[in-house]
Amino acid sequence: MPSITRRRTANVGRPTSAEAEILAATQRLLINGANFTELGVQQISTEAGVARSTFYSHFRDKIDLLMRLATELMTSSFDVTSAWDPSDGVERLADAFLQVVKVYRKHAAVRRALAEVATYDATVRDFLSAELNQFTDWTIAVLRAEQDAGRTRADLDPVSATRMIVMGGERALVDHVTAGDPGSDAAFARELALTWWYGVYRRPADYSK
Amino acid sequence: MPSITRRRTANVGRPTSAEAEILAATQRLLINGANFTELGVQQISTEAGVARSTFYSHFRDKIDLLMRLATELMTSSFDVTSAWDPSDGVERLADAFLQVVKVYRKHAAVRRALAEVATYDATVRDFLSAELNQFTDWTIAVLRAEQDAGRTRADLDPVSATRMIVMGGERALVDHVTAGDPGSDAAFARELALTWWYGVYRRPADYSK
DNA sequence: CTATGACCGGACATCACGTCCGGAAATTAC
DNA sequence: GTAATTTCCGGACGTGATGTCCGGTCATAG
Repeated sequence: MPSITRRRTANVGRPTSAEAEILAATQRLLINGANFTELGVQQISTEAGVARSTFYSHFRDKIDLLMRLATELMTSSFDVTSAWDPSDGVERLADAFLQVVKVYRKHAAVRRALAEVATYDATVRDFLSAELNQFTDWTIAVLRAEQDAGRTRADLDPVSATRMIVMGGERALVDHVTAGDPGSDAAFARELALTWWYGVYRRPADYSK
Repeated sequence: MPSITRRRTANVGRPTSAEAEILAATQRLLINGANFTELGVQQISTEAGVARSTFYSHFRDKIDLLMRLATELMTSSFDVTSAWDPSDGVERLADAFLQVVKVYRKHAAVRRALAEVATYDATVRDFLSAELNQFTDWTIAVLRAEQDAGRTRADLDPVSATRMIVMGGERALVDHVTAGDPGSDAAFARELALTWWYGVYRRPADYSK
């Protein structure tokens, strides 16, 4: 339940010092390898050099904090990807993915926290699905269009293929920026693009056994 | 301290009634859509028709319970997949995947719980990675062998490709059995197999732009 | 009949959450 | 400079879940 007692009326200009401190402290803790679930409000407050009660005058709860963190990285990866069109070819797709990898890597800690909390919290789950659904819908549409144009096999199942592509791709991405070497970003983006391209968009016409 | 003079034959055979009751109750709750994290020991005990203290005389904590549940589904999906060899072709790969889909679907609830808890608990995470690592290691080895034999492109990056394949595949699988229609199991398995096959194993030799 | 082991039903201590206040300190208004 | 307002501190509460412990009941194996 949100506290209504302390209303912040006029802080129009800058975010409160304590609030920014808390956001930063949380990121620091996450980057240091802490996992969000077992991160206590007391810990965060201490790290931020702020009283625990102050935390609650800025955030309803930990989820609220996480969502605040999340909106800060809403540099939509969707835009960069959906700008791509099959007629651009594989290499351009790899370029687009490389950009996405960079974005993910920059916000890896918060990404990880989001994926973590999404498994048991509806709010965060909905936030993430909304983000992924953009990709899903777009991908299905593109695949259907390619099928209609006869450039993608007609017997391909757009829904299953998209599930593999979007869900699987996102997971591989998170795994890559979590465990993979930054030096291999380009190689990874390229593999991702090639797998999509030849596995889905331009799967060969003859299934010779 | 168990008595040595006394034979405990009656207990040796079947698990204690209460223990089995708890395991079953937990599965029931999970299948009904509850998520493991916000499932209380009291809830589980009540559902099992057992005292809360009895829970603790059988399980150290909730994680212990989950791990017990997990080992029951250790019908290794690895065996069925690793039996496949690239020389068997795509269709056989699709068959193997279909079996895996069925296994996942059967234990979907526990699977979901495992994926959920793995994000914040080290024990469960290690359990799952150990399972996935089998696939990862095996897949990398197979890819390298195929490259050496000249049947898979030499410029393919086995590590990145495997990340996409294994991590992505697992996620797509979980997503499919969670949200997908059982009737589309075969279609999904086939898409998965075809994407792997043409996206990775038999990616075309000419990258014409 | 007796001892044993499984289970019940509470009582505890502990801990994190979220709420609420009173007062200090800093900022803004007058 | 003083007064009013906002922000933060520090701590007290109530709540609800965890994990531990223990006395007591009951069925059963010896």
